[in-house]
Amino acid sequence: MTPVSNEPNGTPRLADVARAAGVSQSTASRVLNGSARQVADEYRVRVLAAAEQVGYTTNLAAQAMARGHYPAVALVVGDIRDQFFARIAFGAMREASRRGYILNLLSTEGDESRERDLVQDLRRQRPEALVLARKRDTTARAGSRLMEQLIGFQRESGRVVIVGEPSEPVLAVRPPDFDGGKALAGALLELGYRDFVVFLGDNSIPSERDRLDGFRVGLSTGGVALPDSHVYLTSPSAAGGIAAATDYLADRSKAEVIVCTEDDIAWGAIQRLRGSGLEIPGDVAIAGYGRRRSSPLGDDADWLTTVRSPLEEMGAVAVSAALDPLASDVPLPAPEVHLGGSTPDRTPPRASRRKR
Amino acid sequence: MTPVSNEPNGTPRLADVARAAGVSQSTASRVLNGSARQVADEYRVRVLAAAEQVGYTTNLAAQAMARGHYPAVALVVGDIRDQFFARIAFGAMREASRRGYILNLLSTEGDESRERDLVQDLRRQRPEALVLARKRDTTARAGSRLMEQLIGFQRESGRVVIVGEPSEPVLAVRPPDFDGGKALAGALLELGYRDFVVFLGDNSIPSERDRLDGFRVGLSTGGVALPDSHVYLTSPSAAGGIAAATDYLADRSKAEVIVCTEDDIAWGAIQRLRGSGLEIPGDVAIAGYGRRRSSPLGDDADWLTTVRSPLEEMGAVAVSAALDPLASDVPLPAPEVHLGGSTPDRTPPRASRRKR
DNA sequence: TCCTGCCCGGAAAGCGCGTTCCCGACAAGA
DNA sequence: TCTTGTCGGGAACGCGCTTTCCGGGCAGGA
Repeated sequence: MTPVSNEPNGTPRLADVARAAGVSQSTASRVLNGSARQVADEYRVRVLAAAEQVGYTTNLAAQAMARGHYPAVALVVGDIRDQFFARIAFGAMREASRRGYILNLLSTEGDESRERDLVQDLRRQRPEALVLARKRDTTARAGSRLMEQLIGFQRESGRVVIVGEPSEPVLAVRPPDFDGGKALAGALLELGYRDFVVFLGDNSIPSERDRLDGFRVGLSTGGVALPDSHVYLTSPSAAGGIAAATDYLADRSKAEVIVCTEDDIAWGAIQRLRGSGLEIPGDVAIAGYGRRRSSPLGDDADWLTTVRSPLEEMGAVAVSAALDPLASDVPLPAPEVHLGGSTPDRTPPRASRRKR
Repeated sequence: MTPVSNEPNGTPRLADVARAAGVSQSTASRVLNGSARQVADEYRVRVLAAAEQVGYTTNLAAQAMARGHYPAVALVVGDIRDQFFARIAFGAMREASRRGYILNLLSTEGDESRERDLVQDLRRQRPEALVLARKRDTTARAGSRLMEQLIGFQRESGRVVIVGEPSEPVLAVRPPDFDGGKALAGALLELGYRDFVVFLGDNSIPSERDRLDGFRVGLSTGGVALPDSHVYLTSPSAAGGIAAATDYLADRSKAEVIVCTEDDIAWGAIQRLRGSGLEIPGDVAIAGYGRRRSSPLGDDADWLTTVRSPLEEMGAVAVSAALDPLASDVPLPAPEVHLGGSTPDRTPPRASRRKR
């Protein structure tokens, strides 16, 4: 006896569709969930019509059990209210849905020690892949409880990808901050700048360090050095920019351009410097990093020279890497340097200059 | 014959735990998933130890199928990169995980017409509840395709809650913007302000209108009217604040306090007004709405008088309402007016004043 | 004409787990 | 001692779907 339909209140099941179409359940399944087998057109249309009529939707849990895997990828982020994570999540979601996958998002709510519990929880869903996005590399060390979970997960079902600092046994997508810093240095050198000051957001965040390191390397390629005394350590926010700018003014420092490792720092600094009567970029040029979507000061968002952090792409690439066992190397787009009015061309208008 | 263990590579199953513990599968299940039945301590510890040892994690899909429901709630938001949605999602996630539920987050990526497809997709997961967060009330009208999906979902499995404008057959959690506006009016009146100007962010967003309407009602309670000419329509951003402030200056308007329907508007306006030499709050006081976590200008974030939008609470409340069939009425916390230095007390320091 | 393949529908066996049903063991009451 | 009641353990079934496996029909070749 075939199961009884729950039509009155329950969700229609595959058996209901089959009965309505007058075919077997296997035929209905083959039509509705693309099997390797062919089904005659006559039956096919009957099944589709019946499915439409009874309002059938696949039960993913049942399908997962039968197939042995759940078409989902889990993403663990620090705090979804943070733009950094939100944009990674956005890209990851986009890529997951493009591939027909579900994206399960979990937030540690700032408490990174919760990562392990979240991962353990997530494993119950048997997702095919797991992506961990983090700003710091505090806990994912070999031997840690978190790493145990990751390895366990990796052994069982799927792959693990970390967005951030690499940690041996698992794949990682690193933000191209080093390259971004280097590219920014190159661009500024080409514009004719030779005297730099850096407002560094945070010494303990790898991304921030990478930006500075890359910048230094980029400068040295052009034969320019950046003494430590030209690096102002502050915090990655507008307030940090104000503080650094205050120090800068107190030092009576003089630079051609201030390079900030975060756009927010730049906006804060701009405000502080302008408040002190400095003209920007007249008295000092400025550049940021991050490419926020709008200026908090209401300026034209494109005015600030900055390096675009490909956060959304990183999320997408992480999902791809986690889902495609092929991709061992992660082809992240090269950071894009956006030159705006905040760093005008200092080179004299000679014929030797490139176009524009 | 009991199923064979996949120990070498597969995920350990309940049967593996049972065998390792030397008990039956049902006993193991009762221990690991709190059944009504009791299990002797001796067996209980054996099962728990075995589970730990083999690294067992419940297979949620299998459990869902056996139990008949999946402990998940789905959340559809506009764009997760938007703070508005991110904070709702944050609160929803917190509440869901507090209840042991999974939160499935989907973003329409700004294209609200995708909502219907997303909902249809989500239904395959058979979540117990569905929360829809939206800024506008564009498509969820009776008879729309989206509403069809919602009703269908509601009939089958769970409840639907909309965060935003109510739409007949489904429950809604409305942001307390009206009350917030009213409360702000009351607070400003009590501080002694009588002459107001409003910078309105967007005419077509219900929240913005509600804030204005509530503010008007609050003023009228104190016998103060707000003529239409005192309302500057602009856009909900710092740039909008700059534009509105520019209009305000051009009009040679004079108000005791400028009330903005978004904090970002306020920050933009502050910058523009300061740029014109006005002192704030000396020449004009200012208040916002939204309570961002930090000032983009680097000021003390608490300096700006504003009304806190309980976005996280809204997300949490929506999840609660969707999960608890009891809660027909949604007890949202009353909006909290934060008074900062941007709106100093104008009343003379008489004895009649309240404390502080 | 008969046989060999191939194609395609249908029946049935799981996927991993919760749950019901039944049995056995044991304690308490008569 | 017998009965009744209580409670833990084991076997079997079902959740909704996929996936063999089986068998019938039909085309093409000998």
